Amino acid sequence: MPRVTRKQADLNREAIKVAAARLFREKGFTGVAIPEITGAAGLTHGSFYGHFSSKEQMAAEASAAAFRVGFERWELRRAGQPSAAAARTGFIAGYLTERNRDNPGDACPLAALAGDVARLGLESPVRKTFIDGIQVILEKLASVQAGGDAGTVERQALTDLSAMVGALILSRATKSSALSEKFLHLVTAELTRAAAPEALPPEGEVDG
Amino acid sequence: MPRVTRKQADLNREAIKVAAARLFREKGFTGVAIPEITGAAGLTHGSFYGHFSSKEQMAAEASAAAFRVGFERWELRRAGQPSAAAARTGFIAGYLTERNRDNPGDACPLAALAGDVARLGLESPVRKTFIDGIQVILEKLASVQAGGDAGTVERQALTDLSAMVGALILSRATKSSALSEKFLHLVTAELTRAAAPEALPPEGEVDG
DNA sequence: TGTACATCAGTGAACGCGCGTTCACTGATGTAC
DNA sequence: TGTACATCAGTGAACGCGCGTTCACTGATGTAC
Repeated sequence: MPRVTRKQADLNREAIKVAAARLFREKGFTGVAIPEITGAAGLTHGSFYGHFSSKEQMAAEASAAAFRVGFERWELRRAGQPSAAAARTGFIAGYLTERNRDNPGDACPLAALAGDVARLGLESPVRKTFIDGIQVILEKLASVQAGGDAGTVERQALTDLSAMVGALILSRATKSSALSEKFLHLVTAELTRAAAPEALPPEGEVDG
Repeated sequence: MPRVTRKQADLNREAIKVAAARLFREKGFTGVAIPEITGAAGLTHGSFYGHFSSKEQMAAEASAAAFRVGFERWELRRAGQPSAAAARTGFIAGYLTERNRDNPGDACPLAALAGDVARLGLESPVRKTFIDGIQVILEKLASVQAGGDAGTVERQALTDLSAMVGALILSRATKSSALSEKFLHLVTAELTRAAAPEALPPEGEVDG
């Protein structure tokens, strides 16, 4: 039963992209074959190259779609928060959860795929998509920092993102050990801890 | 010219392991084939199963070897530092470098492979090796924290490791963009910044 | 609106290729005497 | 120490398999009249 309506064909293309965005995050770019992706979209593998010129080009589109969904969720979450500080705390706490750890296919593309992207060529369209996505995330994270000059805020946003992505990756890698939950909950606690002056050690007393 | 001396066979086994430890970090566990590994060790692929029962079992051994080298480097670095605080700062600054970013094959197995490990089965010997390695790294990081009770120190060690691994991964993923160096240098600056009370915003003034 | 036909979305067989693993074989090493 | 032979580290062909991609084909869709 070939030749579906133009509208259905557009839906099929979208379904392939959505299935790929999930499967890539679950199994990595090289861990998913095209028959698995098109099959998840209810099609056979032969239809793939009617929609996309190559697996890599589609990976770039699928990644962009995954980022887009994440941004929309961010905005929804942000809109419900009374202050930047509350938004930052809520975002970190909502990011480092068992739910995100256990559902990489529906969670952050960075935690799922940044390690794979690191191995791609510098000219890879997937890498470019990730760079654009990271840029946007950093702006959002900068917008909820407590304050300080632009340089301070940028440093804090870069560090927040690094710690969040690192903690989620390490939480996944250590799953089956008690460490896994520690990466989620104790890193959340540390990042969202209101910096209390009395907790700071006096200068010079420092050593171990 | 088969049948080498027992001593040479041991050296060959070690050479395969060392080559694998480098290649896996460069290309991921599934990105390297056995002929490439044995070839890098000066052997043909057929010799592989005389030394290891499977690719996965060897990946566990190679990973353990990579961790071991990292621990030795840590101890060397630690011995040259006058205080825990100096050791922590030096370790972070030495970790988030262009050199480490550009030589994953000789750098941290976590930054290179934690994303891959996250996808392995819970019973995978590679996962177990990584959990053990992370445990040890966390103890080392805890031993150089400025102070506080055991819980605080553990939180700080988990957060330091998350931020370092996350920043190095993101620095690699964003290479070809100006962001890459920012993940190295600004996260180092933020993590090693002596917490200055005057930099803290007064409670309640917080928003953006 | 109805008809004739060109278009093209999807199918499934096929391509060349590289994968992890196995195995019969080779011949230097290691050992028993 | 010298000889005879068993051992076994390494070789390379071969296995079944799945990969990304191509392509001739099908038949419903879309369009020209």
